[in-house]
Amino acid sequence: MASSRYRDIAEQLAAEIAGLAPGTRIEGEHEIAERFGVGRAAARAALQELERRMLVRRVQGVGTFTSRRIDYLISPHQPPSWSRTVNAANSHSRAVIRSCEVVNLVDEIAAVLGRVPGDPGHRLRRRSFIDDLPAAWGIEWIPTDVIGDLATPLRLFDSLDRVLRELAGVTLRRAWARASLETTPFELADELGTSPGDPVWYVESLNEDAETGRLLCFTQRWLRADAIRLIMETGWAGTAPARGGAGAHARISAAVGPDQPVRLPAGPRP
Amino acid sequence: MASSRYRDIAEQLAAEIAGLAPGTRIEGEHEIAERFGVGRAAARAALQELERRMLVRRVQGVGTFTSRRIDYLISPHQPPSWSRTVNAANSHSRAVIRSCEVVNLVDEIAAVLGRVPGDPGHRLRRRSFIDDLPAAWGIEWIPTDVIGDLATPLRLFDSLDRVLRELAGVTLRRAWARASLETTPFELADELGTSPGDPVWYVESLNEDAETGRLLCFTQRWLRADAIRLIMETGWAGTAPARGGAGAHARISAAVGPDQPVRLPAGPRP
DNA sequence: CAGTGGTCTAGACCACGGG
DNA sequence: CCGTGGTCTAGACCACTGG
Repeated sequence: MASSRYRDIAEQLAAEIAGLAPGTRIEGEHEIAERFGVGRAAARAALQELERRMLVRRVQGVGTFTSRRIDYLISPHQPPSWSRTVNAANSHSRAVIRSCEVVNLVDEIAAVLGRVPGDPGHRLRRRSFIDDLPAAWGIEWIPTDVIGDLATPLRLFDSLDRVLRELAGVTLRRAWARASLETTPFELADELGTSPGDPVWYVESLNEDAETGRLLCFTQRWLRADAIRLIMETGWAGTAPARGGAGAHARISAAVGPDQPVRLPAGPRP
Repeated sequence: MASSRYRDIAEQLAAEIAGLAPGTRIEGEHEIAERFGVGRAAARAALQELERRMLVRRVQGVGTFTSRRIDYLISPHQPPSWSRTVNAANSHSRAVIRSCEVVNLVDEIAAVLGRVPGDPGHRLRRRSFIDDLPAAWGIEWIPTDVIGDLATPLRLFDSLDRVLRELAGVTLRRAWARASLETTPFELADELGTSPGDPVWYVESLNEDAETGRLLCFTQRWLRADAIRLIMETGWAGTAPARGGAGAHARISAAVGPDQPVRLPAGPRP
């Protein structure tokens, strides 16, 4: 069954909200139930469908609002910066420091950073917002030999990228990164404003100085999948991915639709 | 509110099915409603929660079954092969050819493959299965100068990787890849067995010969997010990601839990 | 055909957030 | 306080799959 009342409603609502600015308030469950002449359960199902498609965000006691994802490109050719990524999408970025202290790096972290276990390093935990909505939470590890005092300058600039560039005289570049889609860990549900089990990105990233290759910073970060459209690229310098981003994607995807899949005589049954 | 009846039920069911083999049938909505003494709506909500967490797969008219995701690593250091990935997870891989024909490469595809627009190439469309469940659908473009006849050998070996290696004498290596999480396009819902709007991976990948660097194959592929745990790595040869995969991830993640987030005096309000 | 999940109603009470 | 979304019941009918 491809059609049902709540799907039809979701479809119509999706079309209606397509042109609205992100964050616009839309009708609630009761209003939709009345407007379309259905019970509240069906209206609710329609809105949940939109939430599942990451087109709206619903907050208990407040309402339902249009939403969109911000493109976040992780690529060897792209310097890492949360604030620049968010600002490039014409949204407002903000980071809140949850803790910032100097610790002795445990074995795994020290090894990744090419330091000796027990070496001192900053452990910075931050929550990041897009237009005042929680979108990310992460830990950053920066050996103290990169920068001595981190907490003070971070009160002035949200951007770690900027602090390191201006005060430590280094330029961040990704050495490597690894990303996967997970479900919200129980301990992070509050920080991210999600329910345990909601989809989130988990990203590990090691950054080095673009000029010297010195290892500077190791990051573990969780990103709300409904807030971030993560795009990840691998590739060597000589063979960068075709440019054009979503545009190229859309054009190429168009090649899918036209003709029907064909069963070859010798093919096994689907 | 962190607790509710259906969440508790979902939690208990999650614990119960944790040890079961993938594909095991579990109780239906009616049975769960009876067992826990709740209405069918609550029982249904619990099962939907498990489905959202990608722990079960539900099929109308058939039942509810335990499920798991297969790790699929895309990395410059990892040769691309669907069948080897699936087999490595002790699952059975199968591919069904939906169409295979020689076409004139359109501009975008020809450009990506470093060929002249209009050059002949195979357009191969396949549906891939994991343990006989649809998991992926994709288009592969292979210039005819790489291999003349593709349809015939593919009837013998499901694996394009293997066909090219044994008949064209080339070894596939990723030149670049790009992945993002999308919602199922309407046209692919049937092929993937998902509903439009369900989360799927979209992966573009260009493959070259590992020895000569000659461009061999361009792939566009959609993968069910509930079937594939895609892990993507960037990185140069000199600085490969820390090894250990999920193990390292788990150990490092453990560093999150212990102590509570701390509000710094000067930090802005969350 | 029986049993599964999918949809839907008409109610009800509750938790939450903002005025 | 009111309105929001969150949970839940007790029913009903339907669509789909398999034997």
